[in-house]
Amino acid sequence: MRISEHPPSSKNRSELTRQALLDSATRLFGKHGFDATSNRLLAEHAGVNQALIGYHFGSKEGLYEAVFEHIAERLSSHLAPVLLPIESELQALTGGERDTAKSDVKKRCVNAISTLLENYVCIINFPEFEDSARVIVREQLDPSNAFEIMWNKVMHKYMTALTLFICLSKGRTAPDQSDRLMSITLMGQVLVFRVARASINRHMQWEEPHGADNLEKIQLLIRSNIKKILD
Amino acid sequence: MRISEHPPSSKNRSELTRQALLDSATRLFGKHGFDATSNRLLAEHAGVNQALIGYHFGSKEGLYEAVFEHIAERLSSHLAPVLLPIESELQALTGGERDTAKSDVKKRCVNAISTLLENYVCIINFPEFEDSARVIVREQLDPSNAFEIMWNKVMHKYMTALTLFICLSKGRTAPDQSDRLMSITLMGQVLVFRVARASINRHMQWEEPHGADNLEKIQLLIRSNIKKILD
DNA sequence: AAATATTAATCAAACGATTAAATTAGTCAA
DNA sequence: TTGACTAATTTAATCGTTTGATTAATATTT
Repeated sequence: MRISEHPPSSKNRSELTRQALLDSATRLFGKHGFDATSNRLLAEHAGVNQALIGYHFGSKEGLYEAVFEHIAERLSSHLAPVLLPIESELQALTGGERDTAKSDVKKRCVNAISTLLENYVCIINFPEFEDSARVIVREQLDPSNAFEIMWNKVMHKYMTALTLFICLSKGRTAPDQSDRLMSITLMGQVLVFRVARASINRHMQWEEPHGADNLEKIQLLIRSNIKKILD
Repeated sequence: MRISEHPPSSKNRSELTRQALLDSATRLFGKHGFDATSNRLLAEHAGVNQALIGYHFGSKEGLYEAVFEHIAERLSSHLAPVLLPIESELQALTGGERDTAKSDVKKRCVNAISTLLENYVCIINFPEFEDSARVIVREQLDPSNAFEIMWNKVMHKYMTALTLFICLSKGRTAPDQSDRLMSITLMGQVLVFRVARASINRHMQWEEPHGADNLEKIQLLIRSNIKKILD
């Protein structure tokens, strides 16, 4: 009986190393920050030689930026199936339909916003995105080139959609500053669960990591708050 | 004519050095993080010799913890005049008065919560607290002993008061998990303006730092959201 | 004179980066 | 299938810097 897996080709070997380094870097950069993470620790954690950071990514900073490309792709592909119906809904509300009742528009907008933010709750709280979210937060505290990557590839589209729905829910068609401000306060209600986790675990008397029940409670509260704020 | 200022006594000289180091440390630790800030840069920024970090604070970590003691004191003394009437209001609502109308209780609670959060908006946005807020956020991403200081001296009292008002506004007297969760989402609406500033400046098309008009708009929106959520 | 505070110089350790040598994979003629 | 050649990848060792910490000498204050 033959082992079904191919023996690692050169391309596979290289890709495996890159992936191991990207994963370790996301974890360690997220947990401790760029400067607190040494190349040696990074390599040890990935199970590879530390010179391979230079070989595959040019430098430590190269690896850092590659982490953001990597995260941006993962987030995009996670958000794609969510954004697809959202954006067709957006087009239906802005262009296609003319005789939609006002109250119906508002209801559909609030629904869309809830969908967006509940998905954001997942990204913020799922263990698989935990490190990614931390890396992004750190980058925002002291932005470099890497922030551009994240903003252009993921955030911009998300924030724009959210803001547009808020605008539409108020019966207008062109978003203004108050809509954008509102979108930020809505995002904040979710983001806080990643950023202030140390305080939250104290305040809620949770032990990390909190489970699915807590996640559901958070989603319910967010949905309820959105409804109250926008209705 | 004599110079009116005292010549620096030894105590003054020592205290001046400590203050200069604490200020620089707050700024640089907040901006770039603990590990990205070297003792040499710290000392240069403070205009003192780098060996004085060891002399006055024992070590770099000693300075870091001293920064948190320092920040905790500054925040406490800034919050004291805010919390004083708030806590007497709290006592009035929980203990003293018996014949207060329900609608009146709710109104007073919402008012108290607005006061607390508007003050939080100031702390988050005032330039004089900017670095402090950043240091605290960084610490929450990877908590050490320093977080204990901040939680015990400032955050705990603030969060407890906020949660209790939320609970009272619902006509109950003992806060439960849903009240605590609500307090977190309220905090999040404000906190986001410090944490996600890079994204916000993009989204709002602001140039940093944003002025007093923006601050007022934020406060108005927060107050409006609180009212809608809690009514 | 004694205590306190500051300075310049130096320590070993850890840092990111780079090197030359070794190993592995892919290609192709025989 | 084999063996030889090339390219890609990995390894161990070392480079010059920078790090936090410490020292002994100096300056200041009491």
